[in-house]
Amino acid sequence: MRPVRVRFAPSPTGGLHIGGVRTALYNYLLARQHQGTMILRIEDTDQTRFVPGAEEYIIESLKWAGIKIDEGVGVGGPHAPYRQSERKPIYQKYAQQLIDEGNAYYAFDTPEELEAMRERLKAAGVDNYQYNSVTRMQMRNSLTLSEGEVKNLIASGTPYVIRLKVPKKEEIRLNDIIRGWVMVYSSQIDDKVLMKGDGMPTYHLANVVDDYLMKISHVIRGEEWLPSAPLHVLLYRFLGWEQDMPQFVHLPLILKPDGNGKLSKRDADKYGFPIFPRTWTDPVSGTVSVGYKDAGYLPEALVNFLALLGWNPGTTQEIFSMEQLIEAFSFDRVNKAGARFDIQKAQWFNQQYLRAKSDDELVVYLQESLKGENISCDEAKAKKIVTIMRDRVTFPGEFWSQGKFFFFAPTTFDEGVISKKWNDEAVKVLSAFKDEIAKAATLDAATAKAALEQVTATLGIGSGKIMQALRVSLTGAGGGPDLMMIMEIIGAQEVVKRIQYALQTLKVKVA
RNA sequence: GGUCCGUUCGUCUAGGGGUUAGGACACCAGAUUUUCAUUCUGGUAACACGGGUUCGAUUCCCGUACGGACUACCA
Repeated sequence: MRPVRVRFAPSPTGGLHIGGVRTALYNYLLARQHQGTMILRIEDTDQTRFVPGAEEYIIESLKWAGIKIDEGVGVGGPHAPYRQSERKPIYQKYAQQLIDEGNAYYAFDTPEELEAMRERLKAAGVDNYQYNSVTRMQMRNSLTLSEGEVKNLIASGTPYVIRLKVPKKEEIRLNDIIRGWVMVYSSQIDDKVLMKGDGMPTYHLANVVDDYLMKISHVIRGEEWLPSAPLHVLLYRFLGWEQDMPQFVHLPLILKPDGNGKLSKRDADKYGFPIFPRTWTDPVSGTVSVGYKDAGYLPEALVNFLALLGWNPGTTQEIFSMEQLIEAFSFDRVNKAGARFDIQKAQWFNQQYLRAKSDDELVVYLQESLKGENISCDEAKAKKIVTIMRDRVTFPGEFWSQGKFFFFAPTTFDEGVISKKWNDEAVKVLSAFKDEIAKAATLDAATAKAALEQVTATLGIGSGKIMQALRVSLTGAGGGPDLMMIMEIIGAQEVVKRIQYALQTLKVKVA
């Protein structure tokens, strides 16, 4: 078997779509599994869609996801340059070869003429209004014009494109690793533009030429490319490269949560989840799209989730490290049908990965959040907070967002809890408890518990009846981590202060 | 419209000529917990439809329906 060389070939038109990340991931998994090479090629042949910063963004995003590039833009390699805009002469050469061998031709039709042709065919009730073996004879191209005319047109600077001369009737087959044999009649393929008016190649030509030159063994890309794959096969054939043609792998699409169509940025916005790995700021509109990283997703979790979207190991294992994915991955177990995007599952993975971290690692997350709020917190306290919070969070930022009460006394109290649990008994216990705590020199969970037990016993009130009132007075909420530990963390003084405040503030309501 | 691709619980999926059609997420219930969460236990829930082939089809074949992709001098 030839060496595995795969490429991820995005175009720098904006943020890297999550579907692109999965495509890159599958490429990477195959490469690593076979000690192959992962190549990053930038397909920037459309100058009108070029977005500044997109290339750097893509590189950074892949890096964050743990997808390492062995060769290509940003790292270099034996087949440089890896940016298609810098390979123009190469494509021109092969386009010329195709023309010389009669497999391509010049076309001078203006956009208006092309539009008119389509309208004409549509009006005539023709099913496929294409530039093909039939219609090309009615257009202005080097097949219908004399050699002299063509030369004159080119010499006089008339804009032209180079089109592939697709054979009239031929069966084109390709063996896709996921889908098996796919067959299409050449009559269904139109004479695709290979070289555009600006001298740049289109995707079709550039892609085939580069894949051949870069000795790509597997073309792994989204299913949206399947319809044009036969065209690419034709190109390999015409260029004389059919023996070296890469294997095709067309991945199922990632669908919108409702299943109607492929996932787009629009849907992500609509459902409120990120679409890009990292936060992306559109340089033109200035629109900021928060990415997975900043939304609190761990790269390992996102990768794991993405890997399972369309692929399964055939076992019940769900959690996979990158190493394990490399080991277990196989296109045999990639589904044919598209997979709907389910952010809830992504969250579950994130929770799993977050929990697998040590307390010390989690402390770092908490400290980061606190730093952003300009709050300082000693390590011992941070560690205690993290320890009692760790089983309740899905995102690192939640240590702070759900634990603000560790740093600030509540100013409002949960209405539901107040109306149900704030009563005379609670007030009695809380004031006695507060006095008891005020006497204590130091407060830890055990002494807090002992004090509470003593107070409730003395007053003859079941502790269960007042726990929530105590909690709400300390944190403002009806739920949360272990109360005794909370008291230990915030300290005796703070406990007293907070209970006092609650008793005062809530007095009115009871009365 | 045309071409191509697809279709198992709500979602991701396993399976495969005879199974109680399995797992995970989500959801619901019970247990534990001072609360919420966690954890544990249990539960609801699927083979798109119609014809074949067959003793038997969810599984194989053919249609139909539905869904998707593509149909640019975009990738």
